[in-house]
Amino acid sequence: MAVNYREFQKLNLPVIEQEMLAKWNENQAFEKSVSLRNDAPSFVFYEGPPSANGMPGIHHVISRTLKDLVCRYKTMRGFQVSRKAGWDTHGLPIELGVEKELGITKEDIGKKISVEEYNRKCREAVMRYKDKWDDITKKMGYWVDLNEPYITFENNYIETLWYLLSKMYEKGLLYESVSIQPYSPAAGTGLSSHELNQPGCYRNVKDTSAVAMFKAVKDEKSAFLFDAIKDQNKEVFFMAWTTTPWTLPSNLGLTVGGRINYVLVQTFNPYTHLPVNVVLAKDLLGKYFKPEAENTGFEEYKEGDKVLPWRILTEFKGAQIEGCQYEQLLPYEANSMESITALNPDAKPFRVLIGDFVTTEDGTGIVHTAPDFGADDFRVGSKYNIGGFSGINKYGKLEKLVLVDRTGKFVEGLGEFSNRYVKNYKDEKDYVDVNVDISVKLKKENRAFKVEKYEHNYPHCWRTDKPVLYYPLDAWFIKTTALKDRLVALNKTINWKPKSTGEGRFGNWLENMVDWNLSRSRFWGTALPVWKTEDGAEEKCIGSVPQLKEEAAKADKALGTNNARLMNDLDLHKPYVDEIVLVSESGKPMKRVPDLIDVWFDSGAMPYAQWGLDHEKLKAGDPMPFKEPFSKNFPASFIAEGVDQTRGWFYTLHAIAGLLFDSVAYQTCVSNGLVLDKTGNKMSKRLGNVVDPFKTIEQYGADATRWYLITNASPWENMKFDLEGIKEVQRKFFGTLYNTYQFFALYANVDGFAFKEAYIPLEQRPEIDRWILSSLNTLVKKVTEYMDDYEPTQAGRVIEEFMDEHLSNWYVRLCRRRFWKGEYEHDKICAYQTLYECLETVLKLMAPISPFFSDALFQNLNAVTGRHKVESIHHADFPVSNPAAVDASLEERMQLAQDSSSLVLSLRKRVNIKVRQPLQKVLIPVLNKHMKNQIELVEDLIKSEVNVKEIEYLTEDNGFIKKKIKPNYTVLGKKLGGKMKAVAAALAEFTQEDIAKLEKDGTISLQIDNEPLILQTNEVEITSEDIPGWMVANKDALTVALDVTVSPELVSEGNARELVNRIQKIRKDSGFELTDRILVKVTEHQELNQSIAQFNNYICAEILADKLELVPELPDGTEIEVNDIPIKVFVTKKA
RNA sequence: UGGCCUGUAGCUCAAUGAUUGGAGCAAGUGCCUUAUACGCACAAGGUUACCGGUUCGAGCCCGGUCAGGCCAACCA
Repeated sequence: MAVNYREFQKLNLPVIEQEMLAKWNENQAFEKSVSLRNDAPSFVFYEGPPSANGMPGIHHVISRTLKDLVCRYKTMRGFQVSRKAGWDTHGLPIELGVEKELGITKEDIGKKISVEEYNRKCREAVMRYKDKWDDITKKMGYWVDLNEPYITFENNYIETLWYLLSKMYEKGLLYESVSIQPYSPAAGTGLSSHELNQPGCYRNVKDTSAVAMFKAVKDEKSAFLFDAIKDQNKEVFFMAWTTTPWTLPSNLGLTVGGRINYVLVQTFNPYTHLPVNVVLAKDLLGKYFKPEAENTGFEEYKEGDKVLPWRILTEFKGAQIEGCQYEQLLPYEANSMESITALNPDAKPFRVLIGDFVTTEDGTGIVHTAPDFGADDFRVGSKYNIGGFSGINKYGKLEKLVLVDRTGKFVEGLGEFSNRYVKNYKDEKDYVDVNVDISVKLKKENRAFKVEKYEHNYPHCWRTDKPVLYYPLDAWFIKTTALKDRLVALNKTINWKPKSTGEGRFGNWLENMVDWNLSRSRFWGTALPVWKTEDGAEEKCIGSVPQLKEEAAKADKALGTNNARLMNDLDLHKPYVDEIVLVSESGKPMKRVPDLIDVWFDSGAMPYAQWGLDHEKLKAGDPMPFKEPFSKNFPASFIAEGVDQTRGWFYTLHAIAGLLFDSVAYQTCVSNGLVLDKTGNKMSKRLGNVVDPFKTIEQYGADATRWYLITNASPWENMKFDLEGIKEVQRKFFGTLYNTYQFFALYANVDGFAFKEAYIPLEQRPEIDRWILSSLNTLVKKVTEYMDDYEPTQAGRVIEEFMDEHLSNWYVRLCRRRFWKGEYEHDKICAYQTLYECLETVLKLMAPISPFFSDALFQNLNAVTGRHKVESIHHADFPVSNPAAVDASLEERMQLAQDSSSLVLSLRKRVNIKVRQPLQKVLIPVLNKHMKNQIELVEDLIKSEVNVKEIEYLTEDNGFIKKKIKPNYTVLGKKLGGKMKAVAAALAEFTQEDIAKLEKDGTISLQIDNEPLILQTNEVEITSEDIPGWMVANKDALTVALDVTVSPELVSEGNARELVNRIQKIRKDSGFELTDRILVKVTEHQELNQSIAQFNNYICAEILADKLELVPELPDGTEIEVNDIPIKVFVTKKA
């Protein structure tokens, strides 16, 4: 049965895509694309789980296009690529969404609504938009297994997380410590960074600020300071500024910048008027001293003088005072040395430290460091081990003590400040600011240099409107820093696209790594599987459900608890896990610590948790006891997400794999940029500039959208998204492809071409066929290289270029006649086979990027020829470049033909002679034998393309040609360097004889700066000069000249061609079939008669007329103009 | 505030350290067409964000500034 190639009515990508979707669904095309590769090597891909509690946006389409095209490409290259979808289901955004929906706050949870009920709401909310996500996934053509996704809230997922955490615990990588977090004493709760970023949280407030003076201790390190002092007052003070004087009793260090310049200044204390020597940053002298008072007035200075005399005694870098000691500023019982060393005998408080966070923007360039109340302070304090305070807790046990309690007031043991609130947290009417009192005390004691109200931006609790404190809270950490070097080393083995994300952004992040704070004090999330006795002395980390059940049963037996009731329908979430009581080694009850863990641990653990824990393997002691097919799916060959994931998913995947398994989690990581709106703004709901991916795909099709997203800019660049760009892709690329296919189908259906004939060897095909096939194979090679290098943008662009410039606008245009003229024989079959192969190959090349249309056309082609035994292009193999088909010389001369044609056409335009008007001659100066040979081989092509009768070659022999010479800068520059200019000048002086000599001998010797120099042909570029008296145009080494004289004979022929064109238009307007024979009558006209008579045969052949008659009158004829000559024609279809 | 990325025509993007910085889109004019989609040609459009440096030669390399973006922070 002869089956025809399907022809389309018009190009409607969305409709074609819907048909393909239905077909894929029906044939299980995705599942087959995986199962057909069952015995193939794996290419491992991990899907980063999106959160389904928000609508998908266009930016999701770009990263998913990237992921999909790589997976499809690798499948076509013969790998098996299984792709499991996943859902991120825990975390703050979900909780906040639910809180908003229910109109409650965090405080209400457990009061107005039970934790059980609240978590049930979260669980429901999480999958709210799952349908939409599934829908966009399918519509955009993202092939991923949606039927068996991993879901982070499921028990088996959480169990794997517990296993991983317990392994960390065993290795000593999971520990409890304090971290400095925003804390609201008024609300009695820690605040997340999210809460702190609520509008209105940062407010300008006026606080009492103080520059405190810390008295240096003289020792070896500080001796140089003391030596610089000339008079008898041998006291040195470090000046440090604070906007929170209440933190001064907690001071344990002073931090300076190692590279910052500091000075020791002799002056007077403005409050006590005592002579003092103070240290501060040189850049900040102006804040405290007036320039005119330098080096003057020391003798005259008296109490009450506004202007302080000052002089610089010495200058030094911060690094020089590292380790200097000073006297404690406000010593009391609670912050005594005893308190500091009780828990930490090695502590070295009251030292000068070096920190990279110190600036000279404000203050004194010396930072008062109280590790309990600042994250930077805490970090630098830990580094130098400056210690902390301790006291006796309510169990009578010695423990860490913070000098301000959780209600915001000083603890006992701080003298007159004990039990006073550090800010007015209780709205006391007669609240006396303790900060003022501290400042006053310092002033009196000669320990304050400047006390003033200072306005600054400070965070406030969004619920109580009270200032936030930075406060040390207990938290659980993963000790990533312990394996920092290993993580850095592993990162160097990852192939990052672009490189800068891996080396810069990610690499720097690893270099400056801090331990991973896992704790979250929320409700909906993975519970930290650590149980503790009340006194904190014993703890246990649970690593699996069976272990939990065993421990629970043990406790029921030992303590008489009723854990059993929770075990049947076990849910590893709050509040259920919190109700489980375990028993310690010593027989005490243990309760779970209240913390949940960072959701990023959830997603970073997906390589293992997506499969779940294999209890058999676990029992057998397998170090990687995860269910199959885990072993075939670790690590990932490839992942891709937005660059915003660098410190998110990319990091947590890397950290977990590196810490537990000493492996990378992924070998290649592509990070894509942001999608901005067309004016470059970030898309946000607030600005209303978000692009709805559903509408876009519905209107323009997923293929055009995907192609646009990939080819417009490299994935890692931020891209400005503009619907006009999709329209352009649709029109230009898909339109051209569609038309090329339609053209093929039109004639192949007429001739019944079905690729039944044997493949005609290349050497038996015409030059132009060999040329396009050579270009095609070159294209395949390039696309393969780009795809292997994760450069889909470049791949797409070369496909576009081939489709447009080579296949459609050169090959098909030049070969049109071969398809509709003549019998179905050798040349025609060559043309069909060639065009078919080009189409089929291009479709396969583009299939990963635009999977729908390529499959549709492929299936249409394959339905007739059956060349591939596959149901879908996505089951076929990717094309392999055949080097034997590539002929570089042929590609070069075709380029010459294209360039010459383009130049001749530009000349025609300049003199306004249309292409239908034949011209006699083109002159081409040829510089050498090779060039002449090349052009001769494509001479016929050029002649017909530009409608000229002959090409004449100008060589040196016929004396027409004049040559120009100039240096080849690239080659010569490397060799000569500074002599370039002299050589260029010398070449400018070259005569025709010099050039000829160089060409003949291959070398020529010059005198440059009185030194001999040998030049070779490849070190210069020789081009032709304009031809005197002719119209010329040139491009690179190619020059053409056109003979623009139009003889009467040429006019006559031009008229004939013009007439053909008009009649073809009439044929078309009349709706005749391509093969219809016609009869034509034309009215006589003096200027046309001769032409029609002379070219009668030619005209008839072109327009498929059996007869062309000249008649005097044609009342019913159509009026037309042939080169401004009015005539009438009458066309009838032959019966 | 820091780390990273980006800055080229009105717009979207090109340009191994090299001759005169190129395409497409948009706007204008003409041409070609048995594919009606495209294309070709002409003309126009540029202080390559700015300043300095290295180099015989810089859009490209180096330093700084400015602007936009992302991430992390906002601490004295």
